[in-house]
Amino acid sequence: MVRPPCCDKLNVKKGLWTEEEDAKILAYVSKHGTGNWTAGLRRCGKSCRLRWTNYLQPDLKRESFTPQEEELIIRLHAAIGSRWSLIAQQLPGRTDNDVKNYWNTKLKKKLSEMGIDPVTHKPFSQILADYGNIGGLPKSRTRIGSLNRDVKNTFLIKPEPHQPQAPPAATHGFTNINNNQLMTTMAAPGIELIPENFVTNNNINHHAAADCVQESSSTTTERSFVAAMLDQVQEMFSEFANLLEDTCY
DNA sequence: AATTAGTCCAACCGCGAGGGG
DNA sequence: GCCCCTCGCGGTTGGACTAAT
Repeated sequence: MVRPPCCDKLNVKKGLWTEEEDAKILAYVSKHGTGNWTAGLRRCGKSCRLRWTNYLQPDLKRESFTPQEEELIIRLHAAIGSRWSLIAQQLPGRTDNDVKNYWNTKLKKKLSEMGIDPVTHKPFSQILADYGNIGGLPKSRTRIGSLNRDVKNTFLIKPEPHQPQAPPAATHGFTNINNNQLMTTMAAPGIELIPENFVTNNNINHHAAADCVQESSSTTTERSFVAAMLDQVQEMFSEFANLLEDTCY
């Protein structure tokens, strides 16, 4: 069953915004704040919120991305994947949509031209070499086996001890990056990360929570509780991966 | 000048989380 | 516990604009 579009029943306006509509939004926000997007406008509330957050907010930057911002986006993407809202929080005046668009239109292409895979952040040569190794594995299990490995690795990435370089890309699934590690590995010369943006009560999504767990918990008890829960989840995924492996073989 | 191809970004869509009744 | 609604997120699309032919 496909969920109907949220605004079908309201017969509201869609498409590009006019100056008049922008003015109405601004007036509405100045009067009522941003807490409720459902009243007072002929647009879908969702659309109003998007227009405000991506375009009308007063502190948004309009100029193009600086090299420092660019580098920070690349580093953060390598660490946490396409969690644009989290990345955007490190770039004052930029929205998740800005960052996402910039990544999709410029940075992906730029990295590819540099011979770096924008998904894994590894050099293409290394990826080809890896595939060569996989292809060299014996017999027919190869493909499924590598898939299973991928599944396992996705869920069970552990930080390499005594390795200061950035952690591996983990677009999907869990990583064990905590806030300090992120701050350490991502900080580039001339770039200052904004720690509180990783750890506010209301902006952590479930993935970010995993990344930020050690710093977001205010007491040792809370930290160990959440860490224990994460261990359990990882154990579950480990068992799942083993089960999958057994099933496929 | 007209047409085509490529780029960019604003806006939409579908989904999950969370809160209230 | 269930349903409905809103919010926030990431992925995708539409179309305006520009460059190339």
